[in-house]
Amino acid sequence: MSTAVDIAGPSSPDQAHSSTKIPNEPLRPSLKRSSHPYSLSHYMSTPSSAMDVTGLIQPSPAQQRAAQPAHTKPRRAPSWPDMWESPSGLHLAHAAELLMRAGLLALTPRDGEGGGSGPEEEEEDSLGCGTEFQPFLGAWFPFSPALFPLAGFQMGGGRWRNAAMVGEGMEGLVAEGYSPGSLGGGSGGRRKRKRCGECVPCRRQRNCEQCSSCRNRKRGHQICKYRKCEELKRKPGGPGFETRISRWRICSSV
DNA sequence: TTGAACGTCCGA
DNA sequence: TCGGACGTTCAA
Repeated sequence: MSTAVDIAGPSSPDQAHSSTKIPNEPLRPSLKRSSHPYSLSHYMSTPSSAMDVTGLIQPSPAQQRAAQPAHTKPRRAPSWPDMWESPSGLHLAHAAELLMRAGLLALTPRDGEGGGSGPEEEEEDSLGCGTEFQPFLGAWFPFSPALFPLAGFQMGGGRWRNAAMVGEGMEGLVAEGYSPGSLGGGSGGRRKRKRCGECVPCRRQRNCEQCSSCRNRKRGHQICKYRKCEELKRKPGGPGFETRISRWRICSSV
């Protein structure tokens, strides 16, 4: 039995296909996938509505055994079954939303406990430049950190932050693939955004070879539809883009 | 230089 | 509104 799950399109057409030109490796080393005990078919056959949030928080004994061998120290979160194989990743987004609603993911204001990467992060004002969340899940958190971009969270200053709140700031803009330089109005030229590398499509390692983008790669110049970064799918700039830039400038000038 | 892929235009 | 085509940018 193989623990490696092939990240493919909904019909998994590439079980026997793989691009010889397009690198199959994730964009970042941190994206290397950890082994997990579940297969793609497991998640494909598991409706979202059946996903019990409490089960996510407190895996069943069988899940714990599968994810945490007895001889290993419970150093970090058990490897929660990798639901990234879901074509849409809605399991994770749904679960995260449920957690938010249940209060298991709480938005907590900064209390100056430190941990920030720099003095500017200690600053906080009415613009909400420094709000962050912390999970109330005890010693470990059952989600892969890669979940958070799906659920609207973004990494900033070594912490995951809620995009709805810090999306007003630089973190959100950078998370969308914009470089600080391109935001500063310096070059002013068209800049290509980069894949986030953490969303479900980005984590796919193979092209489906069946979508229009794959079929028309030579002429279409497009990445496989199932590998298209969720961030890049969003409209460049998006709603409130200018406001976010101006707010970031205010924050960064404090 | 080449290939991958984002941004944009335009037709259906 | 969506998808295809192409120009362009970027990295190897």
